[in-house]
Amino acid sequence: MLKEIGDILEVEGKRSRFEVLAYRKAATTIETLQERIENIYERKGIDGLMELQGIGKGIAGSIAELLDTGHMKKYDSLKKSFPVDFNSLTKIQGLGAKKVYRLYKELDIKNIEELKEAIRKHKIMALDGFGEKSELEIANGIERLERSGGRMLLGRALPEAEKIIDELRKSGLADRVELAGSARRMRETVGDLDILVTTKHPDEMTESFSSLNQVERVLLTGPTKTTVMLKIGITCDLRVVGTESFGAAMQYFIGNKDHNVKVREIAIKRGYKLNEYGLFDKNGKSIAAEDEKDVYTKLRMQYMPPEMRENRGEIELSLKGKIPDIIELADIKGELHAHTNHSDGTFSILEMAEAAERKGLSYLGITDHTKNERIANGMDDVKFVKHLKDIDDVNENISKIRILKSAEIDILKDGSLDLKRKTLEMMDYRLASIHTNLKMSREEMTGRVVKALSSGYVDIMGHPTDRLIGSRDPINMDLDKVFEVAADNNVIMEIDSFPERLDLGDENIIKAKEYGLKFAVDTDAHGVDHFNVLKYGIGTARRGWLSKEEVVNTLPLDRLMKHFKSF
DNA sequence: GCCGTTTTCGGCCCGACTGTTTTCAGTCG
Repeated sequence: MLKEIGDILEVEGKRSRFEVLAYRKAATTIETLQERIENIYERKGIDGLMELQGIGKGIAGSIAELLDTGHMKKYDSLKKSFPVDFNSLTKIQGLGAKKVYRLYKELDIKNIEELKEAIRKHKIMALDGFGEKSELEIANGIERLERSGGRMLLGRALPEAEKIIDELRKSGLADRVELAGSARRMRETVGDLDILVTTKHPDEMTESFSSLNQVERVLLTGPTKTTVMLKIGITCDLRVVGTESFGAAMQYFIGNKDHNVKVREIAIKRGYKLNEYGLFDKNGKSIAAEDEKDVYTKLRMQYMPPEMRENRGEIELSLKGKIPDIIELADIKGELHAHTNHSDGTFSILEMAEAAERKGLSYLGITDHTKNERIANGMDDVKFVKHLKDIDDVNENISKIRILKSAEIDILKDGSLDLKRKTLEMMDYRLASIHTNLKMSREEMTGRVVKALSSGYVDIMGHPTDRLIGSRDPINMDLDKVFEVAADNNVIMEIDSFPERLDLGDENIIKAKEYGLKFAVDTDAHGVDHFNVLKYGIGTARRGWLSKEEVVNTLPLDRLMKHFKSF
Protein backbone atom coordinates (compact mmCIF):
# COMPACT_ATOMS: atom_id res chain seq x y z
CA MET A 1 0.00 0.00 0.00
CA LEU A 2 2.84 2.39 0.82
CA LYS A 3 4.44 1.63 -2.52
CA GLU A 4 1.20 2.43 -4.32
CA ILE A 5 0.84 5.67 -2.36
CA GLY A 6 4.33 6.57 -3.60
CA ASP A 7 3.38 5.75 -7.18
CA ILE A 8 0.17 7.76 -7.07
CA LEU A 9 1.85 10.76 -5.45
CA GLU A 10 4.47 10.62 -8.18
CA VAL A 11 2.02 10.61 -11.08
CA GLU A 12 -0.11 13.31 -9.46
CA GLY A 13 3.04 15.41 -9.43
CA LYS A 14 1.76 17.60 -6.61
CA ARG A 15 4.25 16.53 -3.95
CA SER A 16 8.01 16.65 -3.86
CA ARG A 17 9.84 13.70 -5.31
CA PHE A 18 11.38 13.17 -1.88
CA GLU A 19 8.01 12.47 -0.38
CA VAL A 20 7.48 9.85 -3.07
CA LEU A 21 10.87 8.35 -2.25
CA ALA A 22 10.04 8.33 1.45
CA TYR A 23 6.97 6.14 0.87
CA ARG A 24 8.95 3.75 -1.31
CA LYS A 25 11.74 3.57 1.19
CA ALA A 26 9.34 2.76 4.01
CA ALA A 27 7.76 0.06 1.84
CA THR A 28 11.16 -1.53 1.19
CA THR A 29 11.93 -1.53 4.89
CA ILE A 30 8.75 -3.42 5.68
CA GLU A 31 9.24 -5.76 2.75
CA THR A 32 12.69 -6.85 3.93
CA LEU A 33 11.72 -7.17 7.58
CA GLN A 34 12.22 -10.66 8.93
CA GLU A 35 9.62 -10.25 11.60
CA ARG A 36 6.01 -9.55 10.79
CA ILE A 37 5.22 -5.87 11.26
CA GLU A 38 2.09 -6.86 13.19
CA ASN A 39 4.34 -8.41 15.83
CA ILE A 40 6.49 -5.32 16.13
CA TYR A 41 3.43 -3.14 16.52
CA GLU A 42 1.87 -5.50 19.01
CA ARG A 43 5.02 -5.58 21.11
CA LYS A 44 6.30 -2.01 20.98
CA GLY A 45 3.40 -0.02 19.52
CA ILE A 46 3.87 3.02 17.35
CA ASP A 47 7.32 3.73 18.83
CA GLY A 48 8.46 0.32 17.60
CA LEU A 49 7.35 1.24 14.09
CA MET A 50 9.20 4.56 14.25
CA GLU A 51 12.44 2.79 15.14
CA LEU A 52 12.42 1.24 11.66
CA GLN A 53 14.51 2.79 8.88
CA GLY A 54 12.61 5.42 6.93
CA ILE A 55 9.45 5.20 9.00
CA GLY A 56 8.60 8.35 10.90
CA LYS A 57 5.57 9.77 12.62
CA GLY A 58 3.38 10.03 9.53
CA ILE A 59 3.88 6.62 8.01
CA ALA A 60 3.95 4.91 11.41
CA GLY A 61 0.55 6.47 12.06
CA SER A 62 -0.80 5.14 8.79
CA ILE A 63 0.49 1.65 9.52
CA ALA A 64 -1.01 1.71 13.02
CA GLU A 65 -4.31 2.87 11.55
CA LEU A 66 -4.26 -0.04 9.11
CA LEU A 67 -3.43 -2.59 11.78
CA ASP A 68 -6.03 -1.22 14.17
CA THR A 69 -8.92 -0.66 11.79
CA GLY A 70 -8.10 -2.63 8.65
CA HIS A 71 -8.12 0.58 6.62
CA MET A 72 -5.69 3.33 5.69
CA LYS A 73 -7.60 6.50 4.87
CA LYS A 74 -4.80 8.07 2.86
CA TYR A 75 -4.50 4.96 0.69
CA ASP A 76 -8.23 4.55 0.24
CA SER A 77 -8.75 8.10 -0.97
CA LEU A 78 -5.79 8.06 -3.36
CA LYS A 79 -6.85 4.70 -4.69
CA LYS A 80 -10.33 6.05 -5.36
CA SER A 81 -8.95 8.52 -7.89
CA PHE A 82 -6.54 5.91 -9.34
CA PRO A 83 -8.12 2.45 -9.31
CA VAL A 84 -4.98 1.01 -10.88
CA ASP A 85 -2.94 -2.01 -9.77
CA PHE A 86 0.36 -0.11 -9.70
CA ASN A 87 2.08 -2.83 -7.70
CA SER A 88 1.57 -5.56 -10.29
CA LEU A 89 2.02 -3.33 -13.32
CA THR A 90 5.26 -1.74 -12.15
CA LYS A 91 6.71 -5.19 -11.53
CA ILE A 92 6.93 -5.49 -15.31
CA GLN A 93 10.48 -4.56 -16.34
CA GLY A 94 10.58 -1.20 -18.05
CA LEU A 95 7.27 -0.03 -16.69
CA GLY A 96 7.34 2.54 -13.92
CA ALA A 97 4.65 4.62 -12.28
CA LYS A 98 4.57 7.29 -14.99
CA LYS A 99 4.12 4.91 -17.90
CA VAL A 100 1.48 2.96 -15.97
CA TYR A 101 -0.35 6.24 -15.39
CA ARG A 102 -0.32 7.06 -19.10
CA LEU A 103 -1.63 3.60 -19.96
CA TYR A 104 -4.47 4.21 -17.51
CA LYS A 105 -5.22 7.74 -18.65
CA GLU A 106 -5.20 6.97 -22.35
CA LEU A 107 -6.27 3.33 -22.60
CA ASP A 108 -8.02 2.81 -19.24
CA ILE A 109 -5.62 -0.03 -18.39
CA LYS A 110 -5.92 -0.91 -14.70
CA ASN A 111 -4.29 -4.32 -14.41
CA ILE A 112 -2.14 -6.87 -16.20
CA GLU A 113 -5.09 -8.61 -17.90
CA GLU A 114 -6.24 -5.35 -19.50
CA LEU A 115 -2.67 -4.60 -20.49
CA LYS A 116 -2.37 -7.98 -22.22
CA GLU A 117 -5.60 -7.30 -24.09
CA ALA A 118 -4.30 -3.90 -25.26
CA ILE A 119 -1.08 -5.53 -26.46
CA ARG A 120 -3.06 -8.11 -28.46
CA LYS A 121 -4.87 -5.27 -30.18
CA HIS A 122 -1.57 -3.36 -30.67
CA LYS A 123 -2.94 -0.33 -28.90
CA ILE A 124 0.28 0.38 -27.01
CA MET A 125 2.48 1.14 -30.01
CA ALA A 126 -0.07 3.66 -31.20
CA LEU A 127 0.46 5.85 -28.13
CA ASP A 128 2.69 8.93 -28.30
CA GLY A 129 6.04 8.11 -26.78
CA PHE A 130 5.56 4.40 -27.14
CA GLY A 131 6.49 2.44 -30.22
CA GLU A 132 6.76 -1.03 -31.63
CA LYS A 133 9.76 -1.88 -29.45
CA SER A 134 8.11 -0.63 -26.27
CA GLU A 135 5.09 -2.80 -26.89
CA LEU A 136 7.26 -5.85 -27.54
CA GLU A 137 9.35 -5.18 -24.45
CA ILE A 138 6.26 -4.89 -22.28
CA ALA A 139 4.95 -8.18 -23.71
CA ASN A 140 8.30 -9.81 -22.97
CA GLY A 141 8.28 -8.30 -19.50
CA ILE A 142 4.88 -9.80 -18.72
CA GLU A 143 6.00 -13.20 -19.92
CA ARG A 144 9.17 -13.01 -17.82
CA LEU A 145 7.23 -11.92 -14.76
CA GLU A 146 4.73 -14.73 -15.10
CA ARG A 147 7.44 -17.30 -15.69
CA SER A 148 9.86 -16.54 -12.88
CA GLY A 149 8.46 -13.73 -10.80
CA GLY A 150 10.40 -13.13 -7.66
CA ARG A 151 13.71 -13.94 -6.10
CA MET A 152 15.79 -17.08 -6.27
CA LEU A 153 17.45 -19.06 -3.50
CA LEU A 154 21.11 -18.22 -3.06
CA GLY A 155 21.80 -21.94 -3.07
CA ARG A 156 20.58 -22.14 -6.66
CA ALA A 157 21.89 -18.80 -7.96
CA LEU A 158 25.39 -18.84 -6.47
CA PRO A 159 26.61 -22.05 -8.15
CA GLU A 160 25.42 -20.63 -11.47
CA ALA A 161 27.29 -17.37 -10.81
CA GLU A 162 30.43 -19.32 -9.95
CA LYS A 163 30.23 -21.20 -13.25
CA ILE A 164 29.85 -17.96 -15.21
CA ILE A 165 32.71 -16.30 -13.36
CA ASP A 166 34.85 -19.32 -14.03
CA GLU A 167 34.17 -19.15 -17.76
CA LEU A 168 34.83 -15.41 -17.92
CA ARG A 169 38.16 -15.94 -16.17
CA LYS A 170 39.04 -18.75 -18.54
CA SER A 171 38.30 -16.51 -21.54
CA GLY A 172 41.56 -14.73 -20.82
CA LEU A 173 39.97 -11.40 -21.72
CA ALA A 174 39.61 -10.08 -18.19
CA ASP A 175 42.14 -8.84 -15.66
CA ARG A 176 39.74 -9.48 -12.81
CA VAL A 177 36.29 -11.02 -12.51
CA GLU A 178 34.42 -10.65 -9.23
CA LEU A 179 30.97 -11.44 -7.93
CA ALA A 180 29.15 -8.39 -6.52
CA GLY A 181 25.59 -7.56 -5.48
CA SER A 182 23.36 -9.49 -3.09
CA ALA A 183 24.98 -12.83 -3.94
CA ARG A 184 28.34 -11.44 -2.76
CA ARG A 185 26.59 -10.29 0.41
CA MET A 186 25.25 -13.85 0.76
CA ARG A 187 21.62 -12.81 1.02
CA GLU A 188 19.42 -15.87 1.37
CA THR A 189 17.62 -15.01 -1.86
CA VAL A 190 18.80 -12.90 -4.77
CA GLY A 191 16.86 -10.96 -7.38
CA ASP A 192 19.67 -10.96 -9.92
CA LEU A 193 23.39 -11.63 -10.24
CA ASP A 194 26.00 -8.89 -10.57
CA ILE A 195 29.42 -9.58 -11.99
CA LEU A 196 32.18 -7.01 -12.19
CA VAL A 197 35.11 -7.24 -14.61
CA THR A 198 38.12 -5.14 -15.40
CA THR A 199 39.52 -5.64 -18.86
CA LYS A 200 41.50 -4.04 -21.64
CA HIS A 201 39.08 -5.58 -24.15
CA PRO A 202 35.60 -4.38 -23.14
CA ASP A 203 33.88 -5.17 -26.45
CA GLU A 204 35.17 -8.73 -26.70
CA MET A 205 34.39 -9.23 -23.02
CA THR A 206 30.79 -8.13 -23.47
CA GLU A 207 30.46 -10.30 -26.54
CA SER A 208 31.91 -13.30 -24.76
CA PHE A 209 29.52 -12.79 -21.82
CA SER A 210 26.47 -12.42 -24.05
CA SER A 211 27.21 -15.65 -25.87
CA LEU A 212 27.71 -17.82 -22.78
CA ASN A 213 25.88 -21.11 -22.73
CA GLN A 214 23.91 -20.09 -19.63
CA VAL A 215 22.44 -17.05 -21.38
CA GLU A 216 18.93 -17.18 -22.77
CA ARG A 217 18.75 -13.70 -24.26
CA VAL A 218 20.40 -10.30 -24.02
CA LEU A 219 18.12 -7.70 -22.46
CA LEU A 220 20.29 -4.63 -22.81
CA THR A 221 23.86 -3.92 -23.70
CA GLY A 222 26.13 -0.88 -23.69
CA PRO A 223 29.82 -0.09 -23.33
CA THR A 224 29.92 -0.56 -19.54
CA LYS A 225 26.80 -2.54 -18.68
CA THR A 226 25.14 -5.60 -20.16
CA THR A 227 22.10 -7.39 -18.77
CA VAL A 228 21.12 -10.88 -19.83
CA MET A 229 18.35 -13.28 -18.88
CA LEU A 230 19.86 -16.58 -17.77
CA LYS A 231 18.25 -19.91 -18.61
CA ILE A 232 17.77 -20.59 -14.90
CA GLY A 233 15.34 -17.68 -14.80
CA ILE A 234 17.11 -14.66 -13.28
CA THR A 235 18.93 -11.78 -14.88
CA CYS A 236 22.66 -11.28 -14.69
CA ASP A 237 24.42 -7.91 -15.01
CA LEU A 238 27.95 -7.59 -16.27
CA ARG A 239 29.65 -4.31 -15.39
CA VAL A 240 32.88 -3.41 -17.14
CA VAL A 241 35.24 -0.87 -15.58
CA GLY A 242 38.88 0.08 -16.03
CA THR A 243 41.45 -1.50 -13.73
CA GLU A 244 42.10 1.91 -12.17
CA SER A 245 38.47 1.97 -10.89
CA PHE A 246 38.26 -1.59 -9.64
CA GLY A 247 38.02 -0.77 -5.93
CA ALA A 248 35.47 2.00 -6.32
CA ALA A 249 33.37 -0.26 -8.53
CA MET A 250 33.51 -3.08 -5.98
CA GLN A 251 32.44 -0.64 -3.28
CA TYR A 252 29.61 0.56 -5.49
CA PHE A 253 28.27 -2.81 -6.65
CA ILE A 254 28.58 -4.85 -3.47
CA GLY A 255 26.74 -2.71 -0.94
CA ASN A 256 22.99 -2.71 -0.90
CA LYS A 257 21.32 0.47 -1.98
CA ASP A 258 20.87 1.94 1.50
CA HIS A 259 24.45 1.20 2.45
CA ASN A 260 25.71 2.93 -0.67
CA VAL A 261 23.48 5.96 -0.27
CA LYS A 262 24.77 6.43 3.28
CA VAL A 263 28.39 6.07 2.24
CA ARG A 264 27.93 8.57 -0.58
CA GLU A 265 26.30 10.97 1.86
CA ILE A 266 29.36 10.66 4.08
CA ALA A 267 31.53 11.38 1.04
CA ILE A 268 29.56 14.57 0.43
CA LYS A 269 29.94 15.65 4.04
CA ARG A 270 33.68 15.21 3.72
CA GLY A 271 33.65 17.38 0.61
CA TYR A 272 34.03 14.52 -1.85
CA LYS A 273 32.00 12.82 -4.53
CA LEU A 274 31.76 9.04 -4.73
CA ASN A 275 30.67 6.98 -7.71
CA GLU A 276 31.64 3.66 -9.29
CA TYR A 277 34.72 5.21 -10.87
CA GLY A 278 36.33 6.61 -7.78
CA LEU A 279 36.29 8.96 -4.82
CA PHE A 280 36.87 12.49 -6.08
CA ASP A 281 37.82 15.69 -4.29
CA LYS A 282 36.42 19.18 -4.99
CA ASN A 283 38.67 19.59 -8.03
CA GLY A 284 37.49 16.34 -9.52
CA LYS A 285 40.77 14.65 -8.73
CA SER A 286 40.54 10.96 -7.89
CA ILE A 287 41.86 10.27 -4.40
CA ALA A 288 40.94 6.58 -4.15
CA ALA A 289 39.70 4.18 -6.80
CA GLU A 290 41.78 1.10 -7.45
CA ASP A 291 41.60 -0.39 -3.98
CA GLU A 292 38.30 -0.87 -2.19
CA LYS A 293 39.75 -0.55 1.32
CA ASP A 294 41.31 2.74 0.24
CA VAL A 295 37.91 4.19 -0.60
CA TYR A 296 36.65 3.50 2.91
CA THR A 297 39.92 4.62 4.52
CA LYS A 298 39.85 7.98 2.74
CA LEU A 299 36.32 8.43 4.06
CA ARG A 300 37.75 7.73 7.52
CA MET A 301 35.72 4.55 7.68
CA GLN A 302 36.78 1.06 8.68
CA TYR A 303 36.47 -1.66 6.04
CA MET A 304 33.32 -3.78 6.30
CA PRO A 305 32.97 -7.33 4.94
CA PRO A 306 30.41 -7.57 2.10
CA GLU A 307 27.95 -9.55 4.25
CA MET A 308 27.63 -6.60 6.62
CA ARG A 309 26.85 -3.95 4.02
CA GLU A 310 23.11 -3.69 4.48
CA ASN A 311 22.84 -0.42 6.41
CA ARG A 312 21.90 -2.19 9.61
CA GLY A 313 24.22 -0.18 11.82
CA GLU A 314 27.53 -1.24 10.29
CA ILE A 315 28.23 2.27 8.99
CA GLU A 316 27.99 3.77 12.46
CA LEU A 317 30.33 1.08 13.82
CA SER A 318 32.68 1.62 10.91
CA LEU A 319 32.93 5.35 11.63
CA LYS A 320 33.86 4.49 15.21
CA GLY A 321 36.33 1.82 14.07
CA LYS A 322 34.38 -0.87 15.85
CA ILE A 323 33.58 -3.38 13.11
CA PRO A 324 33.65 -6.83 14.75
CA ASP A 325 36.01 -9.55 13.61
CA ILE A 326 33.51 -11.98 12.07
CA ILE A 327 33.67 -15.72 11.61
CA GLU A 328 35.15 -17.37 8.51
CA LEU A 329 34.56 -20.73 6.89
CA ALA A 330 38.01 -21.94 7.96
CA ASP A 331 37.16 -21.35 11.64
CA ILE A 332 34.76 -24.30 11.72
CA LYS A 333 36.32 -27.31 13.44
CA GLY A 334 33.45 -29.78 13.48
CA GLU A 335 29.90 -30.60 12.46
CA LEU A 336 27.07 -31.07 14.94
CA HIS A 337 24.07 -31.97 12.77
CA ALA A 338 24.25 -34.87 10.30
CA HIS A 339 22.13 -37.87 9.35
CA THR A 340 23.03 -41.41 8.33
CA ASN A 341 21.14 -44.28 6.72
CA HIS A 342 20.03 -45.28 10.22
CA SER A 343 17.25 -42.71 9.69
CA ASP A 344 16.80 -40.64 6.51
CA GLY A 345 20.41 -40.11 5.41
CA THR A 346 21.86 -41.97 2.45
CA PHE A 347 25.29 -42.98 3.79
CA SER A 348 26.62 -45.05 6.67
CA ILE A 349 28.15 -43.66 9.86
CA LEU A 350 31.61 -44.51 8.56
CA GLU A 351 31.04 -42.97 5.13
CA MET A 352 29.79 -39.75 6.67
CA ALA A 353 32.76 -39.68 9.05
CA GLU A 354 35.22 -40.17 6.22
CA ALA A 355 33.57 -37.42 4.19
CA ALA A 356 33.70 -35.04 7.17
CA GLU A 357 37.32 -35.93 7.66
CA ARG A 358 38.09 -35.10 4.02
CA LYS A 359 36.52 -31.71 4.71
CA GLY A 360 39.13 -31.21 7.39
CA LEU A 361 36.73 -31.52 10.32
CA SER A 362 37.93 -33.01 13.58
CA TYR A 363 34.58 -34.11 14.98
CA LEU A 364 31.18 -35.08 13.61
CA GLY A 365 27.94 -35.30 15.57
CA ILE A 366 25.53 -37.90 14.25
CA THR A 367 21.98 -36.71 14.84
CA ASP A 368 19.54 -39.20 13.41
CA HIS A 369 15.79 -38.78 13.73
CA THR A 370 13.61 -40.11 16.52
CA LYS A 371 10.46 -42.20 16.17
CA ASN A 372 7.99 -39.34 15.79
CA GLU A 373 9.56 -38.73 12.38
CA ARG A 374 8.13 -41.91 10.88
CA ILE A 375 8.53 -40.60 7.37
CA ALA A 376 12.26 -40.13 8.03
CA ASN A 377 12.63 -43.61 9.48
CA GLY A 378 13.05 -42.25 12.99
CA MET A 379 14.28 -44.65 15.69
CA ASP A 380 12.74 -45.54 19.05
CA ASP A 381 14.70 -45.97 22.29
CA VAL A 382 15.59 -49.59 21.63
CA LYS A 383 16.92 -48.87 18.17
CA PHE A 384 18.75 -45.80 19.43
CA VAL A 385 20.65 -47.72 22.08
CA LYS A 386 21.92 -50.04 19.38
CA HIS A 387 22.64 -47.10 17.06
CA LEU A 388 24.76 -45.41 19.74
CA LYS A 389 26.68 -48.64 20.18
CA ASP A 390 27.29 -48.72 16.40
CA ILE A 391 28.81 -45.23 16.65
CA ASP A 392 31.13 -46.48 19.41
CA ASP A 393 32.24 -49.31 17.13
CA VAL A 394 33.03 -47.00 14.23
CA ASN A 395 34.91 -44.66 16.55
CA GLU A 396 37.18 -47.52 17.54
CA ASN A 397 38.12 -48.11 13.93
CA ILE A 398 38.95 -44.56 12.90
CA SER A 399 41.55 -42.24 14.34
CA LYS A 400 41.56 -38.81 12.78
CA ILE A 401 37.98 -37.75 13.43
CA ARG A 402 35.85 -38.28 16.51
CA ILE A 403 32.18 -39.16 16.04
CA LEU A 404 29.86 -37.74 18.67
CA LYS A 405 26.75 -39.55 19.80
CA SER A 406 23.63 -37.47 19.47
CA ALA A 407 20.15 -37.32 17.97
CA GLU A 408 17.81 -34.86 16.36
CA ILE A 409 15.06 -35.32 18.89
CA ASP A 410 11.55 -34.33 17.97
CA ILE A 411 9.95 -31.79 20.24
CA LEU A 412 6.50 -33.34 20.51
CA LYS A 413 3.22 -31.46 20.44
CA ASP A 414 3.11 -31.17 24.24
CA GLY A 415 6.74 -30.02 24.48
CA SER A 416 8.10 -33.34 25.68
CA LEU A 417 11.07 -35.00 23.98
CA ASP A 418 10.74 -38.07 21.77
CA LEU A 419 13.23 -40.29 23.67
CA LYS A 420 13.50 -41.50 27.26
CA ARG A 421 15.81 -39.66 29.63
CA LYS A 422 17.96 -42.72 30.04
CA THR A 423 18.61 -42.83 26.29
CA LEU A 424 19.28 -39.09 26.13
CA GLU A 425 21.81 -39.41 28.95
CA MET A 426 23.85 -41.88 26.90
CA MET A 427 24.63 -39.19 24.32
CA ASP A 428 27.44 -36.65 24.09
CA TYR A 429 24.92 -33.89 23.44
CA ARG A 430 21.31 -33.50 22.31
CA LEU A 431 19.84 -31.50 19.43
CA ALA A 432 16.08 -30.95 19.47
CA SER A 433 13.84 -29.73 16.66
CA ILE A 434 10.23 -29.27 15.74
CA HIS A 435 9.03 -31.19 12.69
CA THR A 436 5.32 -31.76 13.17
CA ASN A 437 2.24 -29.85 14.35
CA LEU A 438 3.54 -26.60 12.93
CA LYS A 439 0.24 -24.78 12.99
CA MET A 440 -0.35 -24.17 16.68
CA SER A 441 -1.36 -20.86 18.21
CA ARG A 442 1.43 -18.51 19.22
CA GLU A 443 0.84 -19.17 22.93
CA GLU A 444 0.75 -22.94 22.54
CA MET A 445 3.82 -23.03 20.32
CA THR A 446 5.81 -20.78 22.64
CA GLY A 447 4.81 -22.94 25.61
CA ARG A 448 5.76 -26.10 23.74
CA VAL A 449 9.24 -24.84 22.91
CA VAL A 450 9.81 -23.29 26.34
CA LYS A 451 8.95 -26.60 27.99
CA ALA A 452 11.40 -28.49 25.78
CA LEU A 453 14.24 -26.02 26.22
CA SER A 454 13.86 -25.94 29.98
CA SER A 455 13.77 -29.74 30.29
CA GLY A 456 17.49 -29.86 31.05
CA TYR A 457 18.00 -32.24 28.13
CA VAL A 458 18.44 -29.90 25.16
CA ASP A 459 21.90 -28.66 24.19
CA ILE A 460 21.12 -27.31 20.72
CA MET A 461 17.85 -26.15 19.20
CA GLY A 462 17.80 -27.32 15.58
CA HIS A 463 16.54 -25.03 12.78
CA PRO A 464 14.69 -22.96 15.40
CA THR A 465 11.94 -21.31 13.34
CA ASP A 466 11.39 -24.28 11.00
CA ARG A 467 10.87 -21.99 8.02
CA LEU A 468 11.48 -23.06 4.44
CA ILE A 469 12.41 -20.00 2.42
CA GLY A 470 9.77 -19.26 -0.17
CA SER A 471 7.53 -22.16 0.81
CA ARG A 472 6.88 -22.30 4.55
CA ASP A 473 6.56 -19.47 7.05
CA PRO A 474 8.44 -19.58 10.36
CA ILE A 475 6.47 -21.22 13.15
CA ASN A 476 4.48 -18.69 15.09
CA MET A 477 6.11 -18.24 18.48
CA ASP A 478 7.41 -15.53 20.78
CA LEU A 479 11.06 -15.58 19.78
CA ASP A 480 12.10 -13.18 22.55
CA LYS A 481 10.67 -15.53 25.13
CA VAL A 482 12.31 -18.53 23.46
CA PHE A 483 15.71 -16.80 23.37
CA GLU A 484 15.36 -15.77 26.99
CA VAL A 485 14.60 -19.34 28.09
CA ALA A 486 17.38 -20.70 25.86
CA ALA A 487 19.86 -18.33 27.51
CA ASP A 488 18.72 -19.40 30.99
CA ASN A 489 19.17 -23.08 30.07
CA ASN A 490 22.41 -22.81 28.07
CA VAL A 491 20.73 -23.94 24.89
CA ILE A 492 22.76 -23.23 21.76
CA MET A 493 20.90 -21.89 18.72
CA GLU A 494 21.52 -23.63 15.43
CA ILE A 495 22.20 -21.94 12.15
CA ASP A 496 21.14 -24.65 9.70
CA SER A 497 23.13 -24.12 6.49
CA PHE A 498 20.71 -25.74 4.08
CA PRO A 499 19.89 -23.07 1.46
CA GLU A 500 16.13 -23.58 1.90
CA ARG A 501 16.43 -23.20 5.66
CA LEU A 502 19.21 -20.82 6.72
CA ASP A 503 17.59 -20.98 10.12
CA LEU A 504 18.18 -18.93 12.21
CA GLY A 505 18.29 -16.23 9.54
CA ASP A 506 20.49 -13.16 9.76
CA GLU A 507 18.09 -10.82 11.56
CA ASN A 508 17.09 -13.43 14.10
CA ILE A 509 20.76 -14.10 14.77
CA ILE A 510 21.25 -10.43 15.58
CA LYS A 511 18.26 -10.62 17.92
CA ALA A 512 19.48 -13.85 19.58
CA LYS A 513 22.92 -12.30 20.13
CA GLU A 514 21.31 -9.71 22.37
CA TYR A 515 20.36 -12.51 24.75
CA GLY A 516 23.98 -13.66 24.94
CA LEU A 517 23.23 -16.91 23.14
CA LYS A 518 25.83 -19.12 21.48
CA PHE A 519 25.40 -20.64 18.03
CA ALA A 520 26.26 -23.79 16.09
CA VAL A 521 26.66 -23.48 12.33
CA ASP A 522 25.55 -26.89 11.02
CA THR A 523 24.96 -28.43 7.61
CA ASP A 524 22.12 -30.84 8.49
CA ALA A 525 23.89 -33.15 6.02
CA HIS A 526 21.88 -36.10 4.74
CA GLY A 527 24.64 -37.17 2.36
CA VAL A 528 28.40 -36.83 1.92
CA ASP A 529 28.10 -33.94 -0.55
CA HIS A 530 25.96 -31.92 1.82
CA PHE A 531 28.93 -30.77 3.87
CA ASN A 532 29.45 -28.30 1.02
CA VAL A 533 26.45 -26.19 2.06
CA LEU A 534 28.36 -24.95 5.09
CA LYS A 535 29.33 -21.79 3.20
CA TYR A 536 25.69 -20.67 3.19
CA GLY A 537 25.45 -21.04 6.95
CA ILE A 538 28.71 -19.20 7.42
CA GLY A 539 27.49 -16.46 5.07
CA THR A 540 24.37 -16.15 7.19
CA ALA A 541 26.39 -16.09 10.42
CA ARG A 542 28.54 -13.33 8.94
CA ARG A 543 25.37 -11.42 7.98
CA GLY A 544 24.42 -11.78 11.64
CA TRP A 545 27.81 -10.26 12.58
CA LEU A 546 28.84 -13.35 14.56
CA SER A 547 32.38 -13.65 15.80
CA LYS A 548 34.21 -16.95 15.94
CA GLU A 549 33.85 -16.88 19.73
CA GLU A 550 30.06 -16.94 19.49
CA VAL A 551 30.01 -20.14 17.41
CA VAL A 552 30.67 -23.27 19.48
CA ASN A 553 31.78 -25.55 16.66
CA THR A 554 34.83 -23.39 16.07
CA LEU A 555 36.14 -24.85 19.33
CA PRO A 556 38.39 -27.88 19.62
CA LEU A 557 36.51 -30.91 20.94
CA ASP A 558 37.62 -30.75 24.58
CA ARG A 559 36.48 -27.15 24.94
CA LEU A 560 33.27 -27.77 23.01
CA MET A 561 32.25 -30.54 25.41
CA LYS A 562 32.13 -28.03 28.27
CA HIS A 563 29.15 -26.40 26.58
CA PHE A 564 27.12 -29.59 26.74
CA LYS A 565 25.07 -30.90 29.63
CA SER A 566 26.54 -33.83 31.54
CA PHE A 567 24.75 -36.53 33.51
C1' DG B 1 7.72 12.26 4.48
C1' DC B 2 12.14 11.34 6.86
C1' DC B 3 16.21 12.58 9.34
C1' DG B 4 20.42 14.50 12.22
C1' DT B 5 29.23 13.80 13.16
C1' DT B 6 26.53 21.14 9.32
C1' DT B 7 20.46 18.17 14.23
C1' DT B 8 14.17 20.46 14.55
C1' DC B 9 15.13 23.15 9.21
C1' DG B 10 16.72 22.25 4.98
C1' DG B 11 18.36 19.14 2.77
C1' DC B 12 17.52 14.40 0.49
C1' DC B 13 23.09 9.44 -4.17
C1' DC B 14 24.49 8.71 -8.70
C1' DG B 15 25.08 6.95 -13.22
C1' DA B 16 23.80 3.59 -17.33
C1' DC B 17 20.77 2.28 -21.05
C1' DT B 18 16.65 2.67 -23.97
C1' DG B 19 13.26 4.39 -27.16
C1' DT B 20 11.82 8.03 -29.32
C1' DT B 21 8.62 13.52 -28.99
C1' DT B 22 16.55 14.11 -31.87
C1' DT B 23 17.62 16.00 -26.62
C1' DC B 24 15.88 13.72 -22.71
C1' DA B 25 12.41 11.52 -19.66
C1' DG B 26 11.67 7.17 -17.82
C1' DT B 27 13.38 3.26 -15.68
C1' DC B 28 16.59 0.58 -13.20
C1' DG B 29 19.89 -0.78 -9.72
